[in-house]
Amino acid sequence: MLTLQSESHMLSKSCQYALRAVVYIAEESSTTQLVGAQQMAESLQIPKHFLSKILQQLSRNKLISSTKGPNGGFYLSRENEQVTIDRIIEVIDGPGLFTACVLGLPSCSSAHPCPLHEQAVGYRDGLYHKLKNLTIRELTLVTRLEKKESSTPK
Amino acid sequence: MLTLQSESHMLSKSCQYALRAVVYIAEESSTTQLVGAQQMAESLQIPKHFLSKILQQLSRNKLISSTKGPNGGFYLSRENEQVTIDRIIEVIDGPGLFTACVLGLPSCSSAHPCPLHEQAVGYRDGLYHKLKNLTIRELTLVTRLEKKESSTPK
DNA sequence: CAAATAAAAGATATTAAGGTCTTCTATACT
DNA sequence: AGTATAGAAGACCTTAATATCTTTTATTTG
Ligand code: FES
Ligand code: FES
Repeated sequence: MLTLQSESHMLSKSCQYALRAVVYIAEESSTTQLVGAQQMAESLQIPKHFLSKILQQLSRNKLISSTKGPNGGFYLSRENEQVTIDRIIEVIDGPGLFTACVLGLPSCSSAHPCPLHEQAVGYRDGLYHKLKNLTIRELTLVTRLEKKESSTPK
Repeated sequence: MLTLQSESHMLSKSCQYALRAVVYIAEESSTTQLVGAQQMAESLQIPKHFLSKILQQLSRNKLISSTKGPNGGFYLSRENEQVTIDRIIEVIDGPGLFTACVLGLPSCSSAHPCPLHEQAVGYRDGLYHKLKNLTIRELTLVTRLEKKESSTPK
């Protein structure tokens, strides 16, 4: 039998894990208390070794920071906190998600638009613009705000 | 070595092919002149047998029509022309693209939003509503209009 | 310096997406 | 009816994404 039901998502699983991990680091770590891959994997329900590789990728690209040895782990430096979300997507899923044609045509421009160009581009560019101006730090602030709002006292 | 650069696109390749094929059928076929999978594969630069499977999937789901035998091929019935784009995406890539959380969390709702929910949902839903109200016929009309506009006489 | 710890690195395995090939079946035309 | 045509169906293969496991390296602490 043939499946052909790809259950495609906008971001790869690696990228989803990366974003969730970065948010976790931002929330749970500080300069004094680092957060380990082990703990992170358990809390976020992500395969440990797979997560490790993703974290290494982010670390190599200076989007997060890490130290080895006992009490080692991952954390965000001042610079890391200013990293924007689009950078994380770019490093893990590659560029192209926000520039490639949705129909996979070799180029995407309003000069040579595919039938879906007009419909898609607004969505794509809008989100891209937001993510390009959204830092890791800001993202966690938003989250905390939302949590506060949702815990409405009766 | 490890790649970890997934080049993720919003739609699967199968789905991109499906959409391009449907547009092609809408433009090139009529009730008198059907369009064959062979010809379509060559024109659109899509692997023939792979395209066939996709067309069969669409045909089984009544999104396009076909007849076998000599001078057979694919075409759009009156009903097919009223099929909306979101249906094609749904049949090939499954539901979920427009309902699932971008970070892959088990549910997506404003009651339990992920950190990116607010950013993502507006655009996602916006595109979804457009595609839900965009028929195959309308899509080709838009394309023809764009072509006319771009061929500006000097 | 020795032991313990935790990330880095990379080899290997599994699964799903993407792609190819062969056989079968319906239709048209002579 | 017989043959050619073109889609339908399904087996099979390849590649890339995802996941696991093992070894190495850096760092802390006693
Ligand atoms: S050309 Fe297809 S989305 Fe721009
Ligand atoms: S909860 Fe993540 S996008 Fe809605």
